[in-house]
Amino acid sequence: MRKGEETRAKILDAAEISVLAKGFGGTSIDELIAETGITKSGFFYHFRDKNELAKALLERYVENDERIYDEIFSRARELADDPLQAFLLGLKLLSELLSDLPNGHPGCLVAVICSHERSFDRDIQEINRQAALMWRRRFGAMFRDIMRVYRPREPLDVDQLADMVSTVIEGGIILSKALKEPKNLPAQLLVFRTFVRLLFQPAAT
Amino acid sequence: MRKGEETRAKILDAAEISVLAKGFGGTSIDELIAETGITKSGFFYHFRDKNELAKALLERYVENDERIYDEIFSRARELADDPLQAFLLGLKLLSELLSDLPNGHPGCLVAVICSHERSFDRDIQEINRQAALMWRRRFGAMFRDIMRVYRPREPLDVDQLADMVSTVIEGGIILSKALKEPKNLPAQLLVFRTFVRLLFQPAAT
DNA sequence: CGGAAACTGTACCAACGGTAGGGAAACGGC
DNA sequence: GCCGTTTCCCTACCGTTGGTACAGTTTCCG
Repeated sequence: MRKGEETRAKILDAAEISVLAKGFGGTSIDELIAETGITKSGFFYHFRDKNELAKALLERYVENDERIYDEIFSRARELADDPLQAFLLGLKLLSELLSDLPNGHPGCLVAVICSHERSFDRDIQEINRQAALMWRRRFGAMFRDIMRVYRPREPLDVDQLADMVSTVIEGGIILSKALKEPKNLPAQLLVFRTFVRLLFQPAAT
Repeated sequence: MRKGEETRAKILDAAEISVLAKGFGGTSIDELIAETGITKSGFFYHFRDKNELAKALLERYVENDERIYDEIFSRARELADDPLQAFLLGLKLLSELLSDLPNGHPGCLVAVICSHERSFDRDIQEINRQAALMWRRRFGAMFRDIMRVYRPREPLDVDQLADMVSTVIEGGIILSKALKEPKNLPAQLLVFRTFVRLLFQPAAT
């Protein structure tokens, strides 16, 4: 059972790289088995079909994504007592992390699935939906914490504000890729950070 | 030459719908010729290969996109003298337009191309880049106009601010699709609108 | 009426997703 | 050390798809 998971992981690794670069249709099973050093039968032993591969890929991706957010924002929470400062710091840490990726963000699987909508079954689309909802809950909780201390200058729906974090990240990934400017994504995050600061901090200067 | 363009347009229409729903890999030529009522030879008479189809599709999409932005923001400009008010109105008009789409935004081809990056040649990626740069120029010009009248409360790079419009739209499209909440995109646009208002308007009650 | 444009028809090819089934190492538990 | 399960490999096959080649035909327009 140990060896099997190892091979499975190797397939998923190769698949993730290829899917993020070429989309699902552009990723061939032959290519994956060549990369992994496995046979076709071996591949279909692990995954019934391409749809199952996609599902496993997305599940792993989302878990990893959550882990990264957990780390960054719990770290930020440790460093700053104030919820607003913690959130702003978290955004900065995230921006820096994204800035350090030499080739820019490799792409978001959730977005890839969205742009292939009708190619996948409901299972996968539901995982995707749950991922977006988890983002909403995560950032929504942070904004609620902030609002217990600060009063927004403009009344904004918390969920919509929370969604804005995901929106900026997903949109930033796309724009970075379209423009071929990897630094665009971290920059956009910092612009959003400025907006959030502006929204909650009382007038200064 | 008239009839040819008509057929070409029919192919592109069918292709656009399919590509936005299933991605490029998920769109088969057989499917397109069935929809169009044409033969395979007929298809390849119009497009050398799938890559050329993608190119024509993207070019048409970007042109149409530009036209819509032209209409909305020139209309907004007519209705409001002030550049800030014109921009805010434009965002609202755009949000309403997106809100009126019964099934939500069908998806952005620029984003689809980005998530298929390595599947296309440099031509297409360059068109994509130019499209994003045109957005930057368009909204950048608006923000420059605004800044001639208003002083932003926080110093922000104009290009990054301009990119934020595209970021929110692209990200909003993805989130709307992932969440299966078509109203999310127009809502996100309005959140961004609030941020812009907050950024430029002097403190009020 | 003629020539170009806009196709159709047929035949073919390689790559790909997927299926079927028979085997064979490798590992773990007893 | 034996046994069964897991984890694969091998071979052969199928339908679909993107794409090629090319000859023939219809349609349009000047």
